[in-house]
Amino acid sequence: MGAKGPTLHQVADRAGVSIATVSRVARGLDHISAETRGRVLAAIDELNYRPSHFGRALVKRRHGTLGIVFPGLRGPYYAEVIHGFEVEAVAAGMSLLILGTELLPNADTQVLGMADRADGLAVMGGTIGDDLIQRLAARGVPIVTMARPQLAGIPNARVDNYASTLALVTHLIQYHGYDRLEFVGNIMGAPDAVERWRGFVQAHLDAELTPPDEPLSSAYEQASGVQAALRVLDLARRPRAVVCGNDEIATGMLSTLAASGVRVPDEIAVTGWDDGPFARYATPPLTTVSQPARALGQQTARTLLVLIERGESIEHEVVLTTEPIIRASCGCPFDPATGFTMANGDRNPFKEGAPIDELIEADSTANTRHREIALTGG
Amino acid sequence: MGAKGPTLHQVADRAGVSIATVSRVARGLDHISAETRGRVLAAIDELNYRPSHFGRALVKRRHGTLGIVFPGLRGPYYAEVIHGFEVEAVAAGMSLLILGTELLPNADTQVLGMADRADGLAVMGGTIGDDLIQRLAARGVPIVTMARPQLAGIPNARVDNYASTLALVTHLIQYHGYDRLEFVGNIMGAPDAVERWRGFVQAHLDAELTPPDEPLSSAYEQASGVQAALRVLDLARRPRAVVCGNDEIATGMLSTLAASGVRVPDEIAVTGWDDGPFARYATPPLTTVSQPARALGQQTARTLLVLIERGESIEHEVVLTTEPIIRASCGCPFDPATGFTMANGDRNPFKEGAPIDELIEADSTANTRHREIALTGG
DNA sequence: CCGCACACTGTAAACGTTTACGGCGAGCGA
DNA sequence: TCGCTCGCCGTAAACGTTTACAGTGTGCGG
Repeated sequence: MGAKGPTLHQVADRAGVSIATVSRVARGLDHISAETRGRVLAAIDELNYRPSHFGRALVKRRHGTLGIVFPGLRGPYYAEVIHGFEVEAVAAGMSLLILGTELLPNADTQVLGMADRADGLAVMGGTIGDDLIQRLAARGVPIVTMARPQLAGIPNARVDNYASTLALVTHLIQYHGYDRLEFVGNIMGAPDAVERWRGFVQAHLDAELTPPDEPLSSAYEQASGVQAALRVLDLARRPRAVVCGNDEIATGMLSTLAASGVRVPDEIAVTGWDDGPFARYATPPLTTVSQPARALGQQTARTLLVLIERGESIEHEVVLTTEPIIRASCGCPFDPATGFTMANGDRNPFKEGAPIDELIEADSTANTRHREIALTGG
Repeated sequence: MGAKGPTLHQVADRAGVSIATVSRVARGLDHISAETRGRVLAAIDELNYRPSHFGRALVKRRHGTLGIVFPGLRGPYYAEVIHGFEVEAVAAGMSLLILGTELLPNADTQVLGMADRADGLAVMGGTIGDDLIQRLAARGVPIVTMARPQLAGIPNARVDNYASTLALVTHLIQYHGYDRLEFVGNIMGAPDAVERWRGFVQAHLDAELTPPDEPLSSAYEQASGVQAALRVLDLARRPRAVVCGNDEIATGMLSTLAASGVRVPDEIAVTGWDDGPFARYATPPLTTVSQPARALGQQTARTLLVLIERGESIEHEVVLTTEPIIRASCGCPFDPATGFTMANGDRNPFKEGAPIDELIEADSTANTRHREIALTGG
């Protein structure tokens, strides 16, 4: 037990050759006589030799590892992003080092530590400060950011939060005629969220409505959603629709409203963001915005991979498209059996008022549907 | 960019000392004169020196890394387990190497590869074959299994699937009087699921009912839940209750039944497993079983850590308790506002028929509530 | 028969640490 | 003054690879 595995030397001794030869055979190089190769292979097999990652990494100066930094590990969104990232990483023969900074005060140290055990880093949204990111980049650590605005000189992958929120809220205002809405979510430290808020505000301006002064602040979990629902119910003037920063908030909102006897969407409409796994199965089925979380992870990994490959820093930016998924919680008629909004007539709900069925369901090929908006190689 | 950072040698040159001294200063060891230390520290700072993980790892023969292998990365359950694992890992100063074998055919190779870049491995349920696990253990790789039955000589952490399923189904049969039930889930390759099925069957036998011959096979996702629901509705004799293998299946089931005009729980009762984040907010709120997923991850990490520490193999087994969470989908009256099942009288629903409120809600301290059943240190 | 190309293999120097060991002063007791 | 201890620091040998370079032997053309 705990055997420290045989080394090149032991194999070499047993096969009666030098370590260089064993190394070559182990890596499957040419210019080895069939006979020698046989002997070495046999020795490798008998001793159960496996090349040491330590030795290899030291001389190649490569960890063979990609690092990814998240604010937290929970929630379907992060899971999906990580999954996409992981797929690309293993496809490239890299391992995945993961770090959730959660509420740890020493997050910066953790990230620093990760930086010198990975060949490159991907960092999510509002995880660590811009200064740290810049410092790492300056130190020569390949680093790419995701789910946040671009940082000068640092490759970035993100999702378009503004346009589809604008479209969604316009749908609520123009098509459904709702005139008083609330936005619930926490703007601070969540770059994605401020863009959503911006879209929310703009939709009001477009319709010559005055938006609320500020969002109803809330963390992005169900429990916070129920808190928010309680506050909404306490409002002097109840909103006609509540635009939630993500699906979890919307879910908490939905169930709390229902429990309070408020009919959704008849009295208050509710929307989410993410189109997570449960959105479709909520009651009523949740109108939300689908974002290509997995593709985001994949794009980030790919960018990081080429960044590492080149050694030099590159200018690279990817923006993936998102789209409103119209179900029932906004007030549209929706048939859960088919997954289609049931309405006839015009195809553009944002202008003329009729829901469009192309927008309805994110299918399994959703990732490929999200077009890459901008991509400037360095 | 891409600078290969300064080494001990460069710092030593600059400070006019030997590399040994720099190494000692860098690690904060004693027996260094204040003056020398100052010079070295200055040099370190000026050159922006950071010790190379490569060199360190090579001589210490330690990666400083824990590996964790999963069948997949998605779903709240896995996310929670990983999170627990990660918390313990970073607390011990270890990084987390993660691998989702998904559907990859070369999973074994991947795991092998991970084995020699981590100081120890944790592998989840039905991810890789028993033989591979044994082989790794024999090779001296610290390895612990989780969410599966114990393997001889290999530390294991799991959750009690049998008892609480038995309790839950007994509740359905004895308290609610349901006499015809179905179980939906996939037994194959999911060690946890077979235990749940076993509890399901036993509850029937205890009540002198004949259980169905086999589970309604289904993957553990919402989409599979809707498929299963469709099959349930097609059954010649509809069940009075459907026990689902996890919350996702139950969710798909719930929404599909509702969409088909079947009233839950009045016509068909539904239960889940996991008590995931959405269970409480489903319509109707889902009766399910709470398992301490995060604690499972933590326990596994801790076990792995001591296994690595000792070097020798240890005998260790942890079984965490689970508990039925009675909400409304089983037919109990439930007040979503308070989170309490509304019923009076007896405190044990499984024997006498009255729901018990202690069982009702898993709160944020849930993890600590789950007692460690067995723990035999080696 | 000589020399050269070529296929194969060995030698040794990296890669960047940690650490056992030894050297060198200074201080101090005898 | 001698010698011992002790604090400080340097030397050098690991750790397990990869790889430039040098060697060996064989075949073959001239």
